[in-house]
Amino acid sequence: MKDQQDDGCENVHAAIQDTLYVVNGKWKLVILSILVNGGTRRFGELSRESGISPRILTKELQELEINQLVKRQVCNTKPVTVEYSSTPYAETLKEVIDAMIRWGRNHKRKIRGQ
Amino acid sequence: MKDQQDDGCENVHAAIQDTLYVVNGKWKLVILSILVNGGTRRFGELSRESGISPRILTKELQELEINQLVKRQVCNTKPVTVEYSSTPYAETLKEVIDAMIRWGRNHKRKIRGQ
DNA sequence: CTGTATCCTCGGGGATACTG
DNA sequence: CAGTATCCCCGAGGATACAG
Repeated sequence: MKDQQDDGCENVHAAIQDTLYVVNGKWKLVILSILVNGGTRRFGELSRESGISPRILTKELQELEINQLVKRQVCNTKPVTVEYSSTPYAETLKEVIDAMIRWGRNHKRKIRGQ
Repeated sequence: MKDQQDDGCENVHAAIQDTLYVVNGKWKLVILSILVNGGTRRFGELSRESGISPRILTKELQELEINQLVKRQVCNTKPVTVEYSSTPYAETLKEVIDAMIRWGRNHKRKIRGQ
């Protein structure tokens, strides 16, 4: 049974790259941070809050949906509305997201103070 | 004292983006994971282990050095050699790196099993 | 061995206008 | 309101060859 921990080093790269592949680009982690930490949002809300243009936002959300990280819910309202929320699986990314939030904040304090 | 937790949501995006800005691209986190978890490496070793071409590797390492995440050490050997290692500041990224490694592994297991 | 120099490709990502 | 359709641009990143 060496499968379990023979990674002195090798598949570490692969693991990182697998993660990067799923949350690639400038926006996916931003979107996920909103949904995971802030709850459900409508399409327009996400667009305004994040500053992502509709075209890109659609694309990012579709990719996230494919990877089962967001759920798309269409509502029967007069002008149709759509709600996006994070899935349980996205919660497993919270560790990554929160670590990045913490580091980003700390980093900003650091570069400001030097 | 609202500075501490008035981020109902807003600067969360900024924090994520700050982090993404520093570790942008396909390679920086891979390189850091090698140096942080695996210790000092020579230029050629990094290139071979990661599969990054010289030109890109140089660029990435320089950017990481600018952000004080790696240290470059030139050695007085016959054909000059250079050693790269992670800085103490890079250790603060370990939390992010390890979270991504864990998630990547878990994710691979998940997609394989479905 | 550690880089630089050149060249090239490809697609991420933005702007804007339009549709159901 | 929630997307699509077009158009466009720039730069990340790869290949290869060369230099100190």
